[in-house]
Amino acid sequence: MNYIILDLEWNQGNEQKEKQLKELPFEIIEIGAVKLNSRMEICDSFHELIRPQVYKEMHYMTKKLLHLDMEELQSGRSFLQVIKSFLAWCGEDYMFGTWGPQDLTELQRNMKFYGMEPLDKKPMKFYDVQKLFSIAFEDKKSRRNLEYAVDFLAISKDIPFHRALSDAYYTGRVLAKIKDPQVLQMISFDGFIVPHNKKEEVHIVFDDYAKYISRDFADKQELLADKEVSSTKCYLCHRNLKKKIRWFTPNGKHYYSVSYCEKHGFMKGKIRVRKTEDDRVYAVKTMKFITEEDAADIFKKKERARELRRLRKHKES
DNA sequence: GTGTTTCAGCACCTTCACGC
DNA sequence: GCGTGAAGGTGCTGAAACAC
Repeated sequence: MNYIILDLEWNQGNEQKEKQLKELPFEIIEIGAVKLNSRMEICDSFHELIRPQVYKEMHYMTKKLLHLDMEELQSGRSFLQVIKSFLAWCGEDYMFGTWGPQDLTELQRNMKFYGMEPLDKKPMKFYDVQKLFSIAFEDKKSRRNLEYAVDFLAISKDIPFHRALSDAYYTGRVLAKIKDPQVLQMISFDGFIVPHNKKEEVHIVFDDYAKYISRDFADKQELLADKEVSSTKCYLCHRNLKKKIRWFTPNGKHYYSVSYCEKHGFMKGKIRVRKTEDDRVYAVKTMKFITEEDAADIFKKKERARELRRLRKHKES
């Protein structure tokens, strides 16, 4: 399998002059990509400018960041022509990789705007190299900019940043430096396309955690009432587990639980409630084995949330 | 049954650090 | 300036629990 490491540059409306379109807040103006073979060696590249059809002026922030002007973009082909060439260049057997989580969402939003078929009917797998860099070399949580990662890995900076092809090239070089197979199995899923039925839902088990992406629901109440969403099944022995701490939320967005498996120990559940493009909701649930101390911390978190609510109530009265 | 208290759920906001 | 995601804070509302 090949890896298509992609970077997009986009433009947006200048508030005073051009109103931002809700269906297309960002218009892609440049696409750059490198192809990595199965040994993570760069073997090909793709680069094209795209002639803007929606936003005719460059947003001042974009102008400041990218070294591109509108005149130069007029030499590019239309989005439809470029994307068709790009997808043909990608070939058959590949997986995308990007720096950060946004590029594939914007690519698919632009494709939808121009009436193209989505890249996939379910959430698309990809490498979020920014996340993998953090898992491989840092604290697993922080999000660094691309230049920091390039400096950290002592990759030579022979071309300027903030152009699609150069950023794709550097992202590919960073990915190639990640050798740990445990890190490389940590794939991400793009959230632009959400499963619409049980068959399309995503269930994936990694070495130390399991991930589930639900189908979409009309609202949060319906989502949380679903048995699959609220279940706490051991992903190793597939038994339904009794909850030690029932689902609770400190903020209405994330829900936590702790269950206990007699064979494998304490398991933390986390549900993130996310909105779809059409204002429905879906869940991203992760289950992970934790220590007894971690379980005690989650219990404290629940108690703290309760205490905060109590204090606020007292303050009011 | 009624009034009060407690708690959970939720929307909205802020902050931080990225992306263009 | 607008987008993303994560995490956490604030204030409102309504249900549940409780006392009477």
